[in-house]
Amino acid sequence: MKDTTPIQLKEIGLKITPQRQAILKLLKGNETHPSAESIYSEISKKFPGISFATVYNTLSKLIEAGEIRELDIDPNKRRFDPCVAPHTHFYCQACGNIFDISHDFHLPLTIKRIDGHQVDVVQLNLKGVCKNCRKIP
Amino acid sequence: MKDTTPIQLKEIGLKITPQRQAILKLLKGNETHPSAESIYSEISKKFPGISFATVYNTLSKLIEAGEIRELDIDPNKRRFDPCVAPHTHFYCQACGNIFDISHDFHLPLTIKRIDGHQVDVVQLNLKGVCKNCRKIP
DNA sequence: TCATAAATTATAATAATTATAAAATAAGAA
DNA sequence: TTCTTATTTTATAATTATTATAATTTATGA
Repeated sequence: MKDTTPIQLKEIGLKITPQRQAILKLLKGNETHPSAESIYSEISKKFPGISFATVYNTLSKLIEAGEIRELDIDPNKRRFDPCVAPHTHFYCQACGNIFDISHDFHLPLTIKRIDGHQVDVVQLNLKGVCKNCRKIP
Repeated sequence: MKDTTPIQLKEIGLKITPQRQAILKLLKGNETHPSAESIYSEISKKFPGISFATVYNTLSKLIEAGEIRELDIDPNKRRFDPCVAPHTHFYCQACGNIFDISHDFHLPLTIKRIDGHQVDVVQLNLKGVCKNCRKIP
């Protein structure tokens, strides 16, 4: 899902720094569900000095502010999605890529309580072999 | 979901070792969705010499054989479920416990293809604050 | 311009998992 | 039962992702 809603750092109480602006620019409309590592290496091209801590810190603050989401789908690392609207993801166990699935599975997105537990997040994950990897035997 | 189906090591081409038997015994009917660490420390009581590699190796083989499932719900570690029948899980972001949810969300469990991708796994994850943690302010 | 809280960096530490190689063992054959 | 061999286990080191720490730098508002 492409989400190009601009994130206003100031409005979520964060200082505007060039590093953060670069991270936001990279995230905006990004549909690759990047990991911290891929964000770091991309940003490094423009900011050779940026540190991993900055990437993780910024991502944590953005999650806290509800501006991005973290996905629990890649067993190896954290993956981030700038699109916070609920939608299904497909994880390819061959290449590790994550694809957005726009098909509506009619999930109970408004459920607030189940078995006495308070529900804050609902995510449907599909896993298998993606379109591209299926071609390669 | 309690699954007490006995796992026959021999039938899945694995040698019967005391360590593996202990791991299987611990897994059978276990509804706590243990991590490798919790399995290791539990087994260590009976087998003080067991190594982490054995735990991970055994779990990998059991997953390969389709005898247990791995959950993508705990952002910090791998969690395992001896019950392979599809069902929903709830992860408590406060205590880290995972609960089985028996409510039927009518998931498309038989879907084999979507957007050209081959679907092998469908999992619905709920996250929030569990029953017990809600009581404690 | 200044003061200050916040952010960034370099670095070290931690936690989970995987790899390696030597020693031990299960299991089938003799 | 003993032997043989492939498998398994163990000890250990290595790797990977992430988090913590503390010193330095910087954004921001006075």
